[in-house]
Amino acid sequence: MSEVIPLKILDSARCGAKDSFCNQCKVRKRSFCSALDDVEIGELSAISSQKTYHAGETIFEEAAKISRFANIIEGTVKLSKLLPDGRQQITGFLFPGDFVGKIYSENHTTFVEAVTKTQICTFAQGSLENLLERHPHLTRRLFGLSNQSLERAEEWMLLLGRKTAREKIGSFLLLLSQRASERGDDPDNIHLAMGRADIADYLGLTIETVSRQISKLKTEQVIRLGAGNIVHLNDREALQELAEGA
Amino acid sequence: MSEVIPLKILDSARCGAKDSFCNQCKVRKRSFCSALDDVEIGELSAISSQKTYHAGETIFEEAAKISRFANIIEGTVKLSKLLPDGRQQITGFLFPGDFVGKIYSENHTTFVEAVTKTQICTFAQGSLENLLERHPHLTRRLFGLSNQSLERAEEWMLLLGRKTAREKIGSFLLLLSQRASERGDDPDNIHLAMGRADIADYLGLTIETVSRQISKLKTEQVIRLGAGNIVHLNDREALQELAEGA
DNA sequence: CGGGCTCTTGACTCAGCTCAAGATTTGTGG
DNA sequence: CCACAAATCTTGAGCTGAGTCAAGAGCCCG
Repeated sequence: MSEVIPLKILDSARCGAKDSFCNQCKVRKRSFCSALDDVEIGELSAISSQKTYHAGETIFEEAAKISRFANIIEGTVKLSKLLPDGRQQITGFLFPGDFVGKIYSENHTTFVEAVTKTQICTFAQGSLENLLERHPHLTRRLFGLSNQSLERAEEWMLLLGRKTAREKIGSFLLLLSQRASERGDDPDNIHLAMGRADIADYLGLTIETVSRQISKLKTEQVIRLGAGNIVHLNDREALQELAEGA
Repeated sequence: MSEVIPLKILDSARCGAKDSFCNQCKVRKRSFCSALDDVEIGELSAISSQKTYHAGETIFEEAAKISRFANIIEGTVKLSKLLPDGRQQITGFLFPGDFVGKIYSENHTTFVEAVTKTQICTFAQGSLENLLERHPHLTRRLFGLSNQSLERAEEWMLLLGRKTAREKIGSFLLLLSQRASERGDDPDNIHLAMGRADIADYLGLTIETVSRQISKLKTEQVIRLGAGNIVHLNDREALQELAEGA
């Protein structure tokens, strides 16, 4: 979180300028914006604005009317759904470069909340959808991302409905590792930005079960816990087998 | 299933003709094709062809390269994912009017299998994606359907991760009822096209638990089981409360 | 009308939950 | 930099909802 660009600098770099903020954005190459070239990106810059949230702050309310989309620049975000009595299911975690929102939809369908201090780049719904009309390849890119979200959701349904607690923890660690590697981070020393409660709500478990399973993997030397919520994956092979019930 | 149009008639009505098959298609108004007017639909007709599958037949293999998309005309279809040891999770059921396939994706991500005798209308990937370039409103429609799938997946993650067996069965019956009503069928007398095993694999339960919970609802007079796998919803209110844990 | 399904029901087991302490980490003010 | 309160995490003991195993009841369909 120490690398979050202070808001002041962001504000002075507000988009719309020829020399757009986007061109020096640290997630430019990884996010949906990479579908636009250096000239086209100016149009996106022109309709974007940045915002920072503290850990725990709500970014979008569940069922709220969609008015803006967002791109995560820095931080970790969770998407969740609630039952009337307070039971929670986290449907996904988002990381830098990830897109938030459903194109051509009326309403949000999940809570969107900052897990850590988070910096996002937002676009008004109309402006972005208007931009899509003129750039079919951008539409295709966002359609692709939407499909990717669906694939991840399907994979998670398999986990929630059919995997054991041990398999769930294994799968979770591998997912974080894979996503870290996509971002260019070290896949063997992963940072757990979220607490046990969020992990439990993501895996359909209780915090006690999460804690016990992690302790067990530690005892078995499959993982090692370091300072600053770092998990070292000692034995990726073992983790992979365990995640699918071998 | 008695209303399935015999293949012979279908073949003679093959699309491409001015007076397209689509214009007399029984799911025309409900499926993605409704985004096209009576002239435009001719283009879709020209690239479509029909096919029938028997119960249990595979329509698309998991992880297979996408070469065709499909629209369900008649029957019930299941989407599922498997673990190496055979555990199965059904990620969704599809009904007449539903679209199958991920636009702008490389591969399928689930098995697609006929639950009952099923009739589909298929389109070659390239042809349909080509059509999308010329009809942005069709793209928007399919994007909307993709979002709807994602919303349903999120809802199901909440069910799989956080609901009790009783709540799961209640939610399942209400889902079938809602989908039946969208199709213009009676929402209070729903047809269970799938067996207990498929219900169990959809809800993350065992067949015994599914059977016990259904029996319990029957004893409590919330539902009544009729001939031909019909479930009568006697008390929709009770079902609704029970589905969310009231 | 009989063989092979699927579905139901019962008895028992167990993975993961609940409840309850402690231990560790984090944040805060002096 | 330390003390100490609050929050989070770990661990233990016992419980329970759903799973497993097993037997019997319906119900197609030839």
